[in-house]
Amino acid sequence: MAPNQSRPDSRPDAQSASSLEDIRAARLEKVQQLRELSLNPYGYRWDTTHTAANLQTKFAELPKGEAVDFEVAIAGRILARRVFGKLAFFNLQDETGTIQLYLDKKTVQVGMAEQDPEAFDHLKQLTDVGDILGVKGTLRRTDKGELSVNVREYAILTKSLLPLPDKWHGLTDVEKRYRQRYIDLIVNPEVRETFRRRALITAGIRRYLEQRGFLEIETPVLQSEAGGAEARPFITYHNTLEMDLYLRIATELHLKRMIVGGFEKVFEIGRIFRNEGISTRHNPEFTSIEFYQAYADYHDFMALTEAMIAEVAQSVLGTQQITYQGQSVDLSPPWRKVTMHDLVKEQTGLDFTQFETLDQAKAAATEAGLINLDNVNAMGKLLNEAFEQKVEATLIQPTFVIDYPVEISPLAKPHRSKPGLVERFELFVVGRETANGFSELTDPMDQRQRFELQAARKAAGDLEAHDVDEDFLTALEYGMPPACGEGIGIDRLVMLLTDSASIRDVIAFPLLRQEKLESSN
RNA sequence: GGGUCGCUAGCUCAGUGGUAGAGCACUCGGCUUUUAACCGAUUGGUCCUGGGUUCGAAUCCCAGGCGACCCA
Repeated sequence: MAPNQSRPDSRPDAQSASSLEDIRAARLEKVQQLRELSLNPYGYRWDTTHTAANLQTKFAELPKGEAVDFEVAIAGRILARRVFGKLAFFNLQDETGTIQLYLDKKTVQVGMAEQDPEAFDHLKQLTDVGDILGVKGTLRRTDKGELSVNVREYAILTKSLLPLPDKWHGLTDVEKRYRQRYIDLIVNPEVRETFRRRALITAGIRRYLEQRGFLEIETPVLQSEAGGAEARPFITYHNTLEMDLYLRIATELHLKRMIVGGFEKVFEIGRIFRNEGISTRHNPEFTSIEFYQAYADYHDFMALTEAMIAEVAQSVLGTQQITYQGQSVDLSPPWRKVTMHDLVKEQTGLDFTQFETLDQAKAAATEAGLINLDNVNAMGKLLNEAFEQKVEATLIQPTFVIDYPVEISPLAKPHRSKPGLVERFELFVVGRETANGFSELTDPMDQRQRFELQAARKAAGDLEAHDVDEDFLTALEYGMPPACGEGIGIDRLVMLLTDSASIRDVIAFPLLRQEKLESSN
């Protein structure tokens, strides 16, 4: 006769339960059992002495089969359970890594209680993969060579109700990974590493600039008119002011107001919002850093940029030789510096200094294989088209492209020696624009003309063009010192330094379309 | 916006017109050195949604949803 189960809460001939609802119900039952044992399934705190990683390092030399009488306390999530009759092994994961728990029926006890003969059985019956556990014990390396905490005391700090993905295959469904990033982070260590590096990269940039006297400024996200870039803004509404407001598409114009006000080195790391398409390189909200320095020009900022990015790569990755999607990239300065004209000539044979008329240039460009030129209405834009169509993708190693046409650079200062061009650079790495900087336009009359060209395009229906920012012009009329400014796309830099193919892999919670609600039609 | 591909158990995936499956997870039993533990038994389904064709649809057709990749 089968031993009679005397526990009042045991369900006779328990229904096997494996649908999500059944699993959840079974775990809620365990929550109740824990409460009946006066064990809080949602604890308050746990003092730890170590992390998994520093124990692994500290006791790397401990020989197989040996134990040390060294008391430790750790906490983390149960990732795997291997339970025997009177012995169990758990894998516990904390932020730093994993360590094995050695759970012997003879030594395990719950909480601070006196020796509890049922402690081990409770552990077997009431814990699941996914639970968060606090343990105290000593260290040993098992006969099979795994460093383990020989647990004397444990507490279930959080009872998990939902099952984690398959322990071997993990979570690979990309949609689920993005929608429920917390699961992705629990089961995919490389995802945790990406976001850890992202934090280190922004911290490294901030430290680099602060060490050089730059001051971090916070400028408005909500603006009555979005400017500083060519992009469609998001529109929102302020109830008591009864007015439309725009989410910023750049931080440029406000940071330059700070330069007018007398700050000489400023920066802002912050979220930018652009109401445009979503792709592997575009998310509607993304992070930029813009920084500005009075009395500097674009040569100064190219030097700053290569030094800063190389230093950040060195400190975060430990090297300046990186691999992005199979391509080797050398980030060690100095980086190649070449004019847009020279690059276009190099790739297409077109010499834009030789053309007399736009029609003549277009004909030559078409001959060289450029397409979709119908709407191109200025020589500078044609040059830029040639650059985008034929050159960009070839710039794998870090390259400063310099001296842009004024037509596509409405906020940059005219080149001191090349008519029709401005003192602007863009940084390209692995074929992608990663930074954009220029000697800032400080002539208020010139700036007004450039704004008015924008306003005319907006009036003609260009959704990415913007109105004249009168207050910014007023600021320039008070006088802005010569200055250089630059913006870097943090997300793209993080992609580069974490070898991520999609921007969604470096944004913890990328924007996705809402999942379909209850079927309504 | 266009094209291609995908959507089946909690997870990873088979199943291409004839009774919806496997591994892992879950539940139960056994087990004091495991680490994808093992052995045995059980359980678990809105086959993305709606419509159509058919005696019969996860499968074929149409429309839609969500996602991935490529292109513009």
